[in-house]
Amino acid sequence: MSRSAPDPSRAWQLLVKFFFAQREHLPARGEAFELSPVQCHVLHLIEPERPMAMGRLAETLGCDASNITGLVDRLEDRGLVQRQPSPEDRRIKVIRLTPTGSRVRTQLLRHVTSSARPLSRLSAADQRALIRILERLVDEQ
Amino acid sequence: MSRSAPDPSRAWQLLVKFFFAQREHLPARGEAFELSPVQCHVLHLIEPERPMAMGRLAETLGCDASNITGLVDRLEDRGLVQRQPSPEDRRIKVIRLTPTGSRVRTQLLRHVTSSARPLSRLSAADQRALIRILERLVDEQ
DNA sequence: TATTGTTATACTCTATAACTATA
DNA sequence: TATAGTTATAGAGTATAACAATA
Repeated sequence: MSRSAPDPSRAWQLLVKFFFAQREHLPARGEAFELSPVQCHVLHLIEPERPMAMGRLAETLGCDASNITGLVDRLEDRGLVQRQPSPEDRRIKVIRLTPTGSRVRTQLLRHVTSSARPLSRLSAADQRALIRILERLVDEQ
Repeated sequence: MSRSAPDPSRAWQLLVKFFFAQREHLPARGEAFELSPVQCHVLHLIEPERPMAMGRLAETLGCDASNITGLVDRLEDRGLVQRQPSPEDRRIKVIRLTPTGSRVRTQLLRHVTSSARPLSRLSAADQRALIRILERLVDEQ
């Protein structure tokens, strides 16, 4: 194994390649639930009993706020989430999972486990290392 | 550190979360080049002097073949790639980088390096570990 | 007949800009 | 004035289905 300085761009390229290559198997596609990748991601992000303001959602998704309106519209039409005006600041609307949304979220997370085959092929040590590194990356920003 | 069996779905969740969280910084967005994420990915995938059939591109991107037509149309309109009918099988068209496309690809890869800051924050050992694990994942499918 | 790529269609995601309601 | 969310608009990505050219 090389001990020379690692190349961060190499990791980026691999991450992008892996992510795109796995999209078809990626539970985030949520084909079984007829949900788009972004819709799945939103369902991951909003935990039951922990509603999120629409603006916060835009920040987290890294997209313009105007997109959230349609995104939430579609999720609301399907009965997965609900808009609630914030009592403190009536400009703000928070998004809350409905009981159905909460149930679908649980199924989705369960589905992830059964579809994570390529990751399961890693050794236990590698899986632990990957999780540790990713946790560091996700928390650190 | 826990020694219990690692949870592959945890790694998936983290990967998805990380990927979405980083999209705004992700060079794959290629804002500097006015390229969409998928267009950037195609430019990564097609190496200079190694043209790729449209069908192969659809497979690699994991999308329906009908999308490739428009995708390649837009790249062709911008002078980044060229369609060439295959001499052996005239149903097949291969996509080749133009000199401009090749140049943009190089700039894009260079841009990756300078934007990979969140990954640079990892220790050298973690970076090496991440690259090793990802290489295993990408090759293993 | 089967395969490669295209076209037509419809929907989702995305950004920008102008707008409304609230602070 | 500034902020949160909406609307209008335009363009890109995506899937399905029907099609043409080629094998």
